[in-house]
Amino acid sequence: MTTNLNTFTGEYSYTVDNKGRINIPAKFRKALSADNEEMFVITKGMDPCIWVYPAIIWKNIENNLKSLSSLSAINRTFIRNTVRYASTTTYDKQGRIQLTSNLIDYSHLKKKTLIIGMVNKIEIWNPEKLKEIDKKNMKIDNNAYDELAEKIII
Amino acid sequence: MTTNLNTFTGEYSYTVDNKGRINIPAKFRKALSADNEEMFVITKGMDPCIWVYPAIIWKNIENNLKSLSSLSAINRTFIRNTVRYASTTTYDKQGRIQLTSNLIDYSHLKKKTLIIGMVNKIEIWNPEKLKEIDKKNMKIDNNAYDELAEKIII
DNA sequence: ATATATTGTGGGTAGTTGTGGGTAAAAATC
DNA sequence: GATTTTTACCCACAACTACCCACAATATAT
Repeated sequence: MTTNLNTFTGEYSYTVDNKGRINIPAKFRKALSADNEEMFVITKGMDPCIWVYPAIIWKNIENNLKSLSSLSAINRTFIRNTVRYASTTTYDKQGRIQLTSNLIDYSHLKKKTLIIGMVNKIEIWNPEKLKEIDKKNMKIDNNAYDELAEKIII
Repeated sequence: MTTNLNTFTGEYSYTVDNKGRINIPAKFRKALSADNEEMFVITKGMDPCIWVYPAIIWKNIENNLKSLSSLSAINRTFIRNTVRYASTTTYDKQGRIQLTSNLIDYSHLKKKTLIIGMVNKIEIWNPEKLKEIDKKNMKIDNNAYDELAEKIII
């Protein structure tokens, strides 16, 4: 094994079956470190797609959330919005995870999907939707990229 | 068992029956650690919803409250509003807990409800009410919210 | 090129889960 | 003390889910 654990790259075409299951690419499953115990956490992405985290990465997020006091209304709202659509799933013998209808609706998933490695998480897209968003983002401010350039060397 | 104990995530639709009982999602019951002895504490949330704590987590809160000085008006208010309506319940063979009419009134629960995992506790909502609150929260202090997001979301 | 193993997709079945309701014990009211 | 109301516990059933197997397509090895 050579690649970094819990690190995902590349793009794959997969299908959602009529039970709402989707296969996680074998490469991604192999990239999961053992302490995840074959578990992912799926949740709502910031774009109209599904985010898939390795369980232990998500656990960090949960622990951070636990440190927020519920006395503050902003904290409550933030926790609710973050956690509301999250659920832990194990993949079955065939390597598939079960999606929730909430998330399928939110990301407008039909049969054909695109699974994209996003370094520390995975995104599941309706290809049409992604094309839309891409088009919108072409108009992105170049200044924003310049700002990024100062932080990241590629 | 693999997932974090006493940790709850996700959103589920459930119904309150005409005896005031509501099912706790199987996932949540399984997340309860054994030392809770199948007990939850239900109480008034700070939003118009019901808060459900694992019994041992609630015990911690009680202990923390003991250490709070009653000099502060906020402390007094919080203690009064939260503790006052708290009651311990065990779930029955079907996994349901019995709600009190006080709490049902307070949270405007009708038949259809939304149960939301909030990491270390559970919220029970009237879906309409939640929508209202969500709308109100759109006007929330965005800077504070974004700050949280940057700190916590990966 | 052929054989073998792995991976992706579909579907059936048994067990679990959510919901409604019944009955007996306990509590409250008269 | 008798009657009504409430609570706790039990059973029943429909809907759903997790688990299993099958097979085709792809990749790997011989």
